[in-house]
Formats: sequence, structure tokens, C-alpha cells
Amino acid sequence: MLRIYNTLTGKKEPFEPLAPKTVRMYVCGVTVYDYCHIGHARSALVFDVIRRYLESSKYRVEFVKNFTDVDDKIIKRANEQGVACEAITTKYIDAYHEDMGKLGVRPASIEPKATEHIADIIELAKMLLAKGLAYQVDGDVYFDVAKYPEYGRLSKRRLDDLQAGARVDVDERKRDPMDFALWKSAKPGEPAWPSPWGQGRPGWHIECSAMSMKHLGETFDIHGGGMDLIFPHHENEIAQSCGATGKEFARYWIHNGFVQINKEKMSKSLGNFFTIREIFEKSEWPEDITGEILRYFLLSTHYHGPLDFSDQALNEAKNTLNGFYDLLVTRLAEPDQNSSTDRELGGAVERCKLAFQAAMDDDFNTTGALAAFQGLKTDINKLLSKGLSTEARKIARQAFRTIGNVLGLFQLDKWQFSSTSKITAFKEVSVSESLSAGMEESAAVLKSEQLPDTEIEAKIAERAEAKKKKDFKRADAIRKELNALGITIEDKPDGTSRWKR
RNA sequence: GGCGCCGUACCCAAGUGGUAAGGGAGCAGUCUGCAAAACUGCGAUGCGGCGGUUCGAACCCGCCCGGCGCCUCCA
Repeated sequence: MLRIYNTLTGKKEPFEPLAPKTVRMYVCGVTVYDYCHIGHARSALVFDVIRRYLESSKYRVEFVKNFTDVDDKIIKRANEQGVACEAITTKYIDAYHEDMGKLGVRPASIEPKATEHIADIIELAKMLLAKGLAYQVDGDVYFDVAKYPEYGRLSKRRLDDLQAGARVDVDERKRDPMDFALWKSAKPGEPAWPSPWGQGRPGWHIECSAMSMKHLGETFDIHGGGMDLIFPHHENEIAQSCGATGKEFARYWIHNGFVQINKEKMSKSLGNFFTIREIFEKSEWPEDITGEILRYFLLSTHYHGPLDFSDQALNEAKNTLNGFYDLLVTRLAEPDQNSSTDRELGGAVERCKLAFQAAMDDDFNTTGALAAFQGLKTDINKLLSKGLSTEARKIARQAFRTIGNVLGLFQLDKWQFSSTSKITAFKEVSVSESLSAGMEESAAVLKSEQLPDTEIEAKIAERAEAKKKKDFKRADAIRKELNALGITIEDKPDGTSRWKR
């Protein structure tokens, strides 16, 4: 039985969707005015995994994730560059898909844009005005928070406690400082749509209410996003949605914690952020391996807590994955006639499945889920040493692939083990540096990539000959030579050797 | 001023009442010509501090200390 921590109630609750075997879920995406950073990646990944787990639990998941494509920051960016807003939003929506794709984040079932739902937004605002929950000032429409008595139930705040104007000037035209705009009148040079209140554009919060209700119905199951959206964004969504329909809006609210740098929130305003593409660019690993490392790193902490980003953390994730992929692409790929432990494999896989499911059922505890894979890894390594047939090895490999698919891990067929490469997101690489010191560091991997397998095999054969003749000096020299190229040789008990980059 | 999150071994990190998962690093052993990998063992009598509730607390309550976040836009 799946249990989810619900921000609305502050408790872990059993999850029961409104309609049997169907989950309707809405996640707040990004405002598309710049490249995404690793914090956006965490959020996208967390909900991607939640979606995958629900699907693997035999739910049909209707997953809506929006793009905010009308906003002050977009307008500012467009004006700076002297281009239309659409040029900005199109560019960064494409970049979003590209970056998230590298992380293995699947597109949502529906990815609506605010600008494509202006009519729905206007309808919602009209409804709120008609119900007396909103009011008009000049060409603006504001939600009247005083008319929604439950305002603050998500963020656990009371209106009286909020320090209005603490950090921003209060608009004197509003009845309450907490009232928020549903519709903003157009200023010159801004994108605008006709409305009953004149030319204008939607406020930020209303698009999510309009789009979620349009695509998922007035009441749906899960609404998610980053912690920073709890107030005011999600609070306001609840107020205007419930105010308009008189029904409950989203039933389970899920919020992911922040990615931090040195214990501080990663954010644009602090300037302490790393974009996803920047990390891929600075990584010395191939793209698919870097993606796997990032994914493992982001899932190694429970989604609700903070997660500190550092080169060390990334490289630890790499080391851990080395252990998995050594098993998956090296040891399990070796043929064997000995089937003496084949019948024990099923039990090991079953144990992993159960442990995995128990962890994921407990509020999507991906940390525990990864521990389940560690258990399977250890079990299979033991079986291998006692004898596991080629056929059983394929089954073992498939188990990792199948269960791992829920986390989007363990799908790669190739891996690089070399310990000379790194991810150094923090290192500022200048051109001259990369030509000297930086190059040296990654030189081994570059060389090993260029070296054809056949040449390596030839060297290995030569070394085997030397070993046979007890010419260990020669054998060690060859090993050292290959090692300098980032290739590790492992001798097996039968006198043959395996190698890996 | 209000609300909230976090503080578990060298590092990362699960665990929300029943006696501390897992990983990384390290050390020792098995294996090996050596090495690597794998496997085995070692590693917090203690979970920021002090009290309290309980047969029993990392987990509940109170106070305190430290770090962070939100109350502008923010995943």
C-alpha cells in the first residue's frame, strides 16, 4: 500500500486515487526564460520517478506538466534581446526537453502552455468575479483573500501572521496586501490579450488552476512542485480553484526539497547555480554516463529533504555505479556452463523486488530502493563466484533492467570505469587550462577511446603468453602500459583476463 | 515578527516508539606470481545538547544550541 506525505495534512497518508487505477497528476513546470539548473532537474526527476512508479504499480497516469510562457522575466529577457517573447519561450522549451532528455526524464502526457489557455483563464476569472471572490481595479482583477476563509491551509499560515510588504511595497489599490492578481492590464510593449477588463495578461497563479482543471477535472489526485511553490503559488491556486468550484482541488500535495550548494539554496538570485548543460559540458564522461551519474546522485536522497550538490557527491555516485556496472556489463556478460546456483537466482530477485516495493511504497523512498539494488548486487556477485549459467546471467541482467527502469537506472549497455576522469562542475575551466592541465587529466580516457578493442585484445593475448612463460616482468609492463591508457586488467582464476576502460 | 525544514560514523544517507539499512572512503583477511575485482570481517553502546513521558525513544513532549528556507520571483 502506497503512502504519501501530503503537505496539506502534514502527514503520511495511504494513497487512494479518486478513480480506481487512474492517477491524475499535475506538476508545476518552469518559467521558460533561461536554461534549467540542477534544482529544476531534481524536481523534474522526482516527479518522473513518481510517475514511473505509479505506472509500474498498474495505474494509468494522466500527467500534466505546464510551461509558464507569459511572465515578467520573459518579457524582460525578450526586450533585452530585442526579440518576441515566443522566440525566448520556444528556445527554452526546446532546451528543457533536450536537457531533461539527457537525464532520462520523460515528457509528461500533456505539457500545456499558459498562452494557449487564455480563454480558460478568463473564464475562471469571470467566475470568481461573479461569485464575489474577486474584484476589479482599473484593468486589473484581484482575488480577494478575505473571502476565502481557509486561506493559508496549505502553508499553515494565518493571514494575520503574514508580514505584508516585508520585502516588497504594498499596492495601495488592493483591499488586502495578500490579494493577488488574476489578470493584469497591459502595459505598452507587453504581450496582451483582449478580455472583459481590457487588454491584458494573466497573473501567475491562475494559469495552473485553469490548466489543471481543464485537463484533469476540478478535483484530481496529485499536485506537485518544489518546496518554494507552497507559498504563495500553491496556496493561491487552492484559494482560487476551491473558491470557483466549491469543491476540493488537488487531494495530495507533494513538494520536493532544494538542491543546495554548501548548505545554501541554489537559486538564480544567489548566483550559486549550475545549469544542467554546464554540468554535461564539464563532465569528462560520455553523455549517457553523466546522465546516469546525475540521476543516481539526485535519487540517492529522499525527495523531501535538502540535497547538497558537490563534485565529491557526484564522484561518489560514479564510484557506486562502477560497482553496479562492473556486474552488469562485465561479469554478467561472461559466459559460463556452470549452473550450480541458477535456482537461487529467483529468490534473490524476489527479495530485491519486495525491498524495492516496500521502499517506494513508503513515500517514494528512493534511498531505500537503491539499497535494495545493492542487496541484489551482492547476492548475484556471490552466486557468480559459485557458478551461474549464461542463461541465468541474462535473467539477472534483465532483473536490474526491469526493476531499475522505475528509477530510470541500469539501462546502459556500456560503461567506463577509469578512475582518472571526473565531473568537476565547480572547476572554472579556461581555454588555456583545458589545453594544459585539464587535457592531461582526461588524456587517459581519450586515448583509451581511440584505442581499438582489437589492439587491446592483442596486448592481452601477448600478456597471456608472457604469463604462461612466467615472464611476469613483461606481463606487468603490458598491464602498466594499458593502465596508463585508462584500461584496467583483471586476471581470472582460469588464467584468462578481462579488461575494462 | 510568523510559519516551516534540517542536525545520524571520516563523508553521503535510510530509519518517526522495540533496541542503528545502504553506499563511498579506510583498515584487515580470503583469492592471486603480483595487481584488480569480488567476497568476508572491522567501524556510531549511540543518532546536536539538557530535561520529561514510557517497560522501552534517534523516533513522542518541553526548553536550548547550530544551519537553512519561506512570508517578492523561484523547482
